[in-house]
Amino acid sequence: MFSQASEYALRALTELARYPAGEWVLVTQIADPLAIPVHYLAKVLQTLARRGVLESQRGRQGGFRLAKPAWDITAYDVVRELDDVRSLESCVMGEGECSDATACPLHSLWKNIRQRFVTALETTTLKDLAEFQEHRPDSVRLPAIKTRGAGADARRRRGFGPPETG
Amino acid sequence: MFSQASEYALRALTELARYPAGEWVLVTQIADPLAIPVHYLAKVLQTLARRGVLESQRGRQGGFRLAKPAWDITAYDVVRELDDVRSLESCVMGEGECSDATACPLHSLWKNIRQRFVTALETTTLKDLAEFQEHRPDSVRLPAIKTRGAGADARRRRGFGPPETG
DNA sequence: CTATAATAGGACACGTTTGTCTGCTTTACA
DNA sequence: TGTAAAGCAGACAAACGTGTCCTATTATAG
Repeated sequence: MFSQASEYALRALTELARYPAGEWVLVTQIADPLAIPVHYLAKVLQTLARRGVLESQRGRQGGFRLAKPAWDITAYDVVRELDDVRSLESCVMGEGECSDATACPLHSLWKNIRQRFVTALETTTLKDLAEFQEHRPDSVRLPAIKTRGAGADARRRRGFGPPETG
Repeated sequence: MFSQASEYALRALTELARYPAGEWVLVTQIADPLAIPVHYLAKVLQTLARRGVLESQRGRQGGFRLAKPAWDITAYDVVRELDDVRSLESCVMGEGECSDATACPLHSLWKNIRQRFVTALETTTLKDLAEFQEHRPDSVRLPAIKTRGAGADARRRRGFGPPETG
């Protein structure tokens, strides 16, 4: 459905929304638990930073964070910046002109379904996604996230350690 | 939504369904009025012929035709042969495991919408699509199709002539 | 001031899709 | 039997998405 980049972004920003607001989060902190190629995700996040969805901070203690509260960013906000949303709004059969007036055979069908989908994406926030993940039954793959504390704790997280489900 | 190939195929087979059943139709007869690259469409139609959706006939008086009556071929039958339909059935967020049991945050939403879409594609036949095109108000772009008559008539159609709305 | 840690960004590789072109094969008809 | 008309098949190229890698830049800690 979505491009690989959008799928990564949705998962990554959902993960990002699980961290305390305002905290800078490393790319590896996001990419590692989700098993997403680190460098590739970095590019995706850089794009989202340029588009104003994220904020980035270079150098030590840097990282990425949401530019707005998690409940103010919708799934649609994320996808829109990475995928060509016009393809969702354009004709299913690829006709150049396909408005309500000059509709292709599948126009009204597609319009209806597309509208339901887009509306759902527009009303689903990162907060919703993050909370859903927190309450998933198979929470093994989603260890609880703590604030990046002083020194030792943060350094330990960097490696690919055990889930430490505590 | 669909690949370019699938979009071309849907439009081409809709056009094909407007011809008398059993008649061999040239690729150019389909590609020209729809403004689709001829050679590329030929490849797509060849694929559909190998998959049993179409029949092809080489040599003089050859061409393509539907392998079954137009009301026995659905839009889904066409798309299925060209696009990876599994991408419709896989997780929206790209998670490896995303079944009903271990659902991602958007799983149930997507499942519902996808099901409606697929069902619609499965119940929409080429006959439906063709008849819709026949009754479109802007029928200028869709001149009525006559049987490939003897000589002159067929030869005149080959060029990119005026719409001849008659 | 310097070393380190982190993002930023560009170059590159690879596969797939889209599209073009050319020659080959098959068939009907004169 | 020859020729023209048609699909068939493969090489090729351009564009794009995906992914890796390397270097530059920047901020912080010491």
